[in-house]
Amino acid sequence: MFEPRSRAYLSSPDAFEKEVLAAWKKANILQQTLEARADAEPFVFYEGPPTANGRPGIHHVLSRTLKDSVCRFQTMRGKRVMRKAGWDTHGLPVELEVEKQLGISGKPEIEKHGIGPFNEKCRHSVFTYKEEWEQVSDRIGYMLDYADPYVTFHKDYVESVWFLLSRFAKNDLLYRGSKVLPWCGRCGTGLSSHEVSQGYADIDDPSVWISFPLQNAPGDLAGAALVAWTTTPWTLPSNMGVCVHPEFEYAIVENDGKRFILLQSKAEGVFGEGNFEVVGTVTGKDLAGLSYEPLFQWEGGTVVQEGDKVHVVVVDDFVSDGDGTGMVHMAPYGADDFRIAQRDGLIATLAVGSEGRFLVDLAGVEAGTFFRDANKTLARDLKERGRLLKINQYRHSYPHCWRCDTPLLYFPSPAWFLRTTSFKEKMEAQNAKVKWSPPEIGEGRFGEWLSNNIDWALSRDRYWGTPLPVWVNEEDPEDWICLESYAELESLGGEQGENFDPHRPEVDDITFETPTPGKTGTMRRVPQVIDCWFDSGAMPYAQHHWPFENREFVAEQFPADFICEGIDQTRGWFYSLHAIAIFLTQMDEDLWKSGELWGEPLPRLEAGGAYRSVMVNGMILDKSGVKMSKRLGNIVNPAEAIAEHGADAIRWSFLTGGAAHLSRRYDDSGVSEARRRVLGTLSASYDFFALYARTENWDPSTERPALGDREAIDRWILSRCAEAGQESIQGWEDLLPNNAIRPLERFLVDELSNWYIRRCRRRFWGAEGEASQAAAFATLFEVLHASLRMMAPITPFLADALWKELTGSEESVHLQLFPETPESIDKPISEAMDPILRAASLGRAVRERVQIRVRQPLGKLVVHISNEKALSVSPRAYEDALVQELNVKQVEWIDGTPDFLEVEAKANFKSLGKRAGKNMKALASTIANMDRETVFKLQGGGTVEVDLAGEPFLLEGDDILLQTQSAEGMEAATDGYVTIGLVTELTPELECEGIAREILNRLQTQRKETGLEVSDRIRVRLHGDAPVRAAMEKHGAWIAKEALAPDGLHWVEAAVVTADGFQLWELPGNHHLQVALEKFSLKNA
RNA sequence: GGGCCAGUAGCUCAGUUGGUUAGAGCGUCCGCCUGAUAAGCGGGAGGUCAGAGGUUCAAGUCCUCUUUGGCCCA
Repeated sequence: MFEPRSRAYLSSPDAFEKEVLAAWKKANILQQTLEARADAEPFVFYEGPPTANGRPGIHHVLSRTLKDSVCRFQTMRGKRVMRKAGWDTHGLPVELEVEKQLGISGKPEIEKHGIGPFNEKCRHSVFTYKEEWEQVSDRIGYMLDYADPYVTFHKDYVESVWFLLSRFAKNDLLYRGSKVLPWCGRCGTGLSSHEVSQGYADIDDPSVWISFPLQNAPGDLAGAALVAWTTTPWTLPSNMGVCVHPEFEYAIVENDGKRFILLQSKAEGVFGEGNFEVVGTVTGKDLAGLSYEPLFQWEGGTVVQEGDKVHVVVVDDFVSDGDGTGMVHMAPYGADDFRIAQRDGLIATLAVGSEGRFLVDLAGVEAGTFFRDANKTLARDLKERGRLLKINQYRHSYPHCWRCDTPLLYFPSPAWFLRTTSFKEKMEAQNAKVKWSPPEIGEGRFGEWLSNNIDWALSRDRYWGTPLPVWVNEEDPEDWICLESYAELESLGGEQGENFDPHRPEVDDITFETPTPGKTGTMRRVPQVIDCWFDSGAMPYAQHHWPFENREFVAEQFPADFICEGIDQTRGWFYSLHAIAIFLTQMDEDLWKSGELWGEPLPRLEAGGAYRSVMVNGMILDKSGVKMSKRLGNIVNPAEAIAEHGADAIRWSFLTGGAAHLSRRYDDSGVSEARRRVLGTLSASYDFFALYARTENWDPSTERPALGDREAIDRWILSRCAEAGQESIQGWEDLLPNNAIRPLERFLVDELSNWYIRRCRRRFWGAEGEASQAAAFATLFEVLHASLRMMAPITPFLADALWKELTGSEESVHLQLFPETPESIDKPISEAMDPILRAASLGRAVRERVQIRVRQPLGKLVVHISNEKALSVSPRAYEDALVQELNVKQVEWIDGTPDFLEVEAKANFKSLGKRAGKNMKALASTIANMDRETVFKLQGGGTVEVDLAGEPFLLEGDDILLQTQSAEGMEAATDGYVTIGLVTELTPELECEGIAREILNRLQTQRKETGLEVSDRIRVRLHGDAPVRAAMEKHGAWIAKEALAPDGLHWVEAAVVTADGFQLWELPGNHHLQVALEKFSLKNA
């Protein structure tokens, strides 16, 4: 108990914290908090599963620190906070990593290698970095249960995901459609966006302007033709519509006797300058629904989208006015095109098939022609038929297959979708109830994304993922079923081998006869796996194998009170959690109707979303504001940073370094600053307490003086401590860590250490009497007791280590309650200290200006506080603090506004602005020019009527702000409502006392240099000039007492000082002093 | 190309509902203190609040545009 710790902490935070960590491990601290709060109200936290496929970076330290500090805070509020770890283990990143390991790449090579061995490799690869993740998380104090994590590839987890998907299917919200994907016709495979980005190359394509003559168009539009532009003529045979922007104004122009429609700004580029005449305009939306003459006549092809119309004008605001004509030719080979076709029911027919070759003979192009090779033939044909208005070469960057260099096409492939658009409004409504920190992410980024919601393209044509539990009848593609469990699979006759694993390829081999009455045929699973975002969004249920197990428990732990991830998760985890929860709890009425499932009770999950509040954190950039990347080599390794600074310093600087959601720069020097300035100060404050508690044998169990019996400054620091605590609670509850921590920093550094302890030091060694000492000990103990608990969520290591020393208890600070003592708040007491702090600062500034060091006592300090009457507690209670801080003999408090003070009145814009309105400026100058008497009258509580633009205007005391400017006859300074004057005249007495203080200073310095302890008694011999001698004679007793020289000071003659052991000191004013000192003992006394 | 966010001192960041001295820490210069001492404290200098326009008696704060950077999506 009361061992000093700051030296150990500051010199080696890493070793210091590891010791704390070991104690936590030994005591199983997480378990302890849960047991201690077994019956407490739960605070539900969901851990977003990291991909264990890459190393943890410093940005992960940020979000883990945020999560941890909020959870620790809530635990200290008495809540039960479960913290189950989780791992996101499926998906493309894992596959890519394994491809790298195997030295293969792309789907054909994976299949050649074998899906089984490949997936086996994925399963193991996932945990390559698991240990590193756990170590870093553990080391930063992220309290999480790693013993029993949820893992998205585990059989139970997958089964829960299947169950959820089956619920979508049972509500008719799972459907098969097409999705346009980057596709290599030669390799016959889709490519991931990651692969596409590797293969961009410049390529020349024909750039063609095509006309689409309208049919049966009314008015000005009769006989006119739309003009569209494309660089992919091979898609023209598959044209299904022309898209215009609903808001654009299109020009109707005449050229060579024919009418065309396009953006006016684009007409010159097509027809040439002066070759056309604008004859009218039409708005995009007025063109909607018109039909036009098809470009080509042909039969066959593959219909990929059934519909009721084709070759019509549709509208959408994806159309831009950049390249082209403001009109877009639409074919099924484009993602936007396909989306609109689905929305508007256009028939989509492919002329080019999945191998990149034409499927039919048309317009001189033979079936089997490679898609790009048809461009010229098609262009010639169109030109001959007058449908091609212009052709250019166009060089642009185009994606190629990175494996075989073949230009890619975008190709519609079969895909499975969740009809999320059917509950878009519910998602938006629920989102409005979620507390977002910061709010603008929820309203803006996430809200925007929800309002533009499109159906969730769920399937992935990949290997390592949760297999889509959809089995299709080989004989009838419309006969399909989405399974809800392994049991159902088995009951249908799908045989599962021993140690069944639901992954590909094992699951692909399981077939059964169709259960549909009246149908025959073998049911075979579709080849796809699902988007791994669905996996992670399923975690509230799947982490506990719901609804197969833990139905009650999940109902209690749903929804989350709090989640916290990076801003990049907006459209990832935040969305998948939200969408699944809203479907499950608000759309799936059938599931909840009976209150049972499979004959067992099914407690209802609260209808709503998956989370009540979200804290979003920004990215971490390097110290120059550049994103960290392997390529640039500017990645900060968390382990190294922690080894250097310790986790607490990093946690502190992350939690305070700017608003959590903004991207911020990682600054190494900022971290060491936090360590020194804040954590160093806190530990030094504790050390100070511990040092004197030990030497004075102070015991926390002795009765402590009542609050009313303590000094004003004690009540002040206790009040401030309680205020800081209340602000901190508010900040944490608002999910604004900055607001929680800034008041603490101010309190600990400025108020506790730099003012309270500094001003009260003497009290601790009893220099101000026993009562004062007892009050000081009690106060500082109580303040530290609260402060360490307030710091515990932020810097869990240091707080716990100091807590155990302070309390002498083995019980961790993390099992305590957060201090909440609003009853100790005394606003008037807190406010009354402010003018004192200002006066002290002004006094130091004046001393600096007049070059009189603080050691030199001065006669008088004059203080004027212009709003003193408004303070219900007089700052005069703190007079002692000023006397000591500024080393003056006397403080004179000035009432009213005496003549020697110059005052200036200023308008209070805040109170006058609304009343004065336009005349505010005139009023301000009237007030500035008011004479002293008027000002005093107002200040004394009276009212004054002034003339304002010819109208009388009534002023009250609150309408002016008084500033004192300077004082005559002394060195003065002003800060707002506080003015001080310092009488700088040095009387012989003051000079003498100044010398005495210089002597004491030299004695103490020499004591330290000699290697003596601060509490060692010393024997002093000294010699000096006449003023030194005078000072010694007058103040010798005082010096001896302060310097702990029990037998006084021994004056020696000049002759003696030539001997060894005397040190020569120069004092200000050309005085000199020679001192010899040694440890005092009875022998040499 | 679209959506969202940000740009305040040399650096990292605060800045409440618009209100007249725009703050803090670090760095820098100068100084102080010494019974927290391999610490600590203070003072000074340093800002046309990214740029332009607008609303208002009053704009770092509200609106519009431009510009730079970040995140996500095409």
